[in-house]
Amino acid sequence: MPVTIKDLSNELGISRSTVSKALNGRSDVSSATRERVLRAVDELGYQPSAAARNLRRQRTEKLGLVVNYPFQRVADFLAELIPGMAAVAEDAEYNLILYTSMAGNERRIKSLCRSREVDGIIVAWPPGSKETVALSQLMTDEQMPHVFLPRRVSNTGISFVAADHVQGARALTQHLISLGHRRIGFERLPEVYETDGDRHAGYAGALRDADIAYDPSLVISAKSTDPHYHTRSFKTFLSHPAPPTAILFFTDPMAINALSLAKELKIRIPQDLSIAGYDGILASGVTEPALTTVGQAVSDMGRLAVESLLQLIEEQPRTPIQHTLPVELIVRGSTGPNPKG
Amino acid sequence: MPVTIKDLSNELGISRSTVSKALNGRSDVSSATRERVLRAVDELGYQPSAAARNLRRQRTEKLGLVVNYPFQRVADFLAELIPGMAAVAEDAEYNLILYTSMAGNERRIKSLCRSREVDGIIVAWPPGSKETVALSQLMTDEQMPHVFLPRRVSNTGISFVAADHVQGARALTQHLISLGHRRIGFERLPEVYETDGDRHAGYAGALRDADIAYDPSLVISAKSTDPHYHTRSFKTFLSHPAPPTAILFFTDPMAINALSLAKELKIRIPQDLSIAGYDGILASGVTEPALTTVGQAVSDMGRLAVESLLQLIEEQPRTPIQHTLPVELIVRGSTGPNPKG
DNA sequence: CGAGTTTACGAAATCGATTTCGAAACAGTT
DNA sequence: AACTGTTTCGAAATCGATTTCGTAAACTCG
Repeated sequence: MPVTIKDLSNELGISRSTVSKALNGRSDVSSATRERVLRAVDELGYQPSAAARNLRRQRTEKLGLVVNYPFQRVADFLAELIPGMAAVAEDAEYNLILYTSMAGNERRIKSLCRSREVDGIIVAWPPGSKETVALSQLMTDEQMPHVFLPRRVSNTGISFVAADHVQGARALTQHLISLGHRRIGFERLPEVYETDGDRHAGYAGALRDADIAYDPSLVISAKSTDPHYHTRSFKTFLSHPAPPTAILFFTDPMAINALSLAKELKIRIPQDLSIAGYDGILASGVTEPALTTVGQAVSDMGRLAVESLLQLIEEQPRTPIQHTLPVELIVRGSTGPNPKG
Repeated sequence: MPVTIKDLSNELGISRSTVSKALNGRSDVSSATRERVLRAVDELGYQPSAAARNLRRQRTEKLGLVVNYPFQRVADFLAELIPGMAAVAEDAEYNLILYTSMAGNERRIKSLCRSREVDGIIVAWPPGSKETVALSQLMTDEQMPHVFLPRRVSNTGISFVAADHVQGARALTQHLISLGHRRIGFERLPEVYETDGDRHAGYAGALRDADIAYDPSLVISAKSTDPHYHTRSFKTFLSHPAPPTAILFFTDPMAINALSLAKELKIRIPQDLSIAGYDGILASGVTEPALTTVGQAVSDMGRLAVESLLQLIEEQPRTPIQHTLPVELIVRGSTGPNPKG
């Protein structure tokens, strides 16, 4: 069994209180004893028990990362997200604990809060806005600091870090317009996320700015993220009486799916049709042609989320911390001039 | 502040001991009181304090995932690894704690062991074999159960989960041989890892089986993982007096780098030259052409590592747990028949 | 009915640290 | 010498659970 503070105190003939104080930099310890203690710590290899310390201090210096979504689906993002998060946390002497099996389970989140095994929680990819609000309320009731990622929830006191998708979708649409496209298709997702509304607003806004009429028949809502639906939507676009010359997909995987469908159908990208994705996942850079997309600074979002959470924990501000990060238009080979323009 | 066991005991007029026993399924509690306790737990929303429980039980039901390597470099793997690991752990009521900033720092690992904040440790991507042995010894001294991943360390009492790279490299080389290639280049890495020796052994073994003389000039050792080196190695291969008709790269990123160099140099893959990678990272499937490679069941390795660690923790077997998983040859477009054959 | 056994519970110790508070030792002041 | 103030230390309480052990009450059964 490991060396305890009692062993130290016995060894030195000094009380446990004094040893503890010496190690925690208290002022009521003479520098002579402090040095003796430090030397003994080195010799005996003493390391305080995390459990005992947590119990007494009522904090654990651990942050919970709750992935409230099938992990596999967001694995790409997490691979970018986690290193930054862990680095920031560890710089502040915190660690990350992963919770991946509590999607949609409020009871488990409540237990997590009450067990006090973490000092704060980052909820990644919560389902819809409604659920997000409920989750936030729950954690607030339990006095558990928390940050949502990457979800914007407007008009609430909820802390979050998200990307500015209005701007992103607008920039992407403007890019297509500047290439001469006038009929631009958009496959969106069900409107449970604010994200969907935001991106749609950016798309519509760019059209409006360019005095292009908004054509509802060019906007298709996918019922789910199942690739099957995207394939159908893509074919719907193609069989449109006045088909779009460019299509903007809500996420990169959807666009990549379209790329391979196009290859099968002998549609040349971007000569015959421009295709753009959204999110800037790694795979988007290595397709043929590489995908024009909008890159989120995922790593930055992770860092910022942890910084925000630490601030909530340590400074207990009265107002929520909300960050909306700019996104970056990444122009690559899958978009080109309008063939009919 | 949260509800404690004392609140419960006061509320019910029952001693704390009895409450605790009721909740932990002890037999010396009448079913009547047990039910009263359970009802009160529901009403008051009691959840035991993790810290108090950890202190008393001397275990935390947390597993440490120490990534002993620049996280960014292995992010791809981790994205596949972590979900499986977390799922298995959480099924057993354990959670994963991430430690990403202790590469090469033995002192921090020692502290982690002594603080007892985890019940076991998975060390991912430890540096060389020598360091692996030292790390293992250190943790053994601290009586900390541990598993290495994905590293084979032969002839030791070290527990690990790894892939069978001898078989993988052999299968890959055989594939090239069956396509008629006789001059097969191989860019390997410095020999600090057993992995390198294994893959090289597989490569050499396949040649021997096919009665092809081993030509040392076709084997280049990269000094580091810096892309700069690979570019140079690639050009060395090309300017060889009798250049290889197929090249086997130690990792997918190296092969992908070669793919884009080939494109610049107007070398057609696979018509002019076959290229193969190793590891089966996601990006290898979406290059143009897609990369022939060897896929590791990364997710399975993660699961197995956690299962092994849990077994070490809970059953304390006297012999180490060692798993060497088969790998899978993934034939795609980057390899083709020998143009000169 | 009484001795022995079982059942159900609680008092107290324990895990290993931190923190509060009181007191001893010492220095400085008048 | 008496008083005040500062250092330095330790005894004991505390955090919130679990576990050991002792015991009263209830039960068994010849």
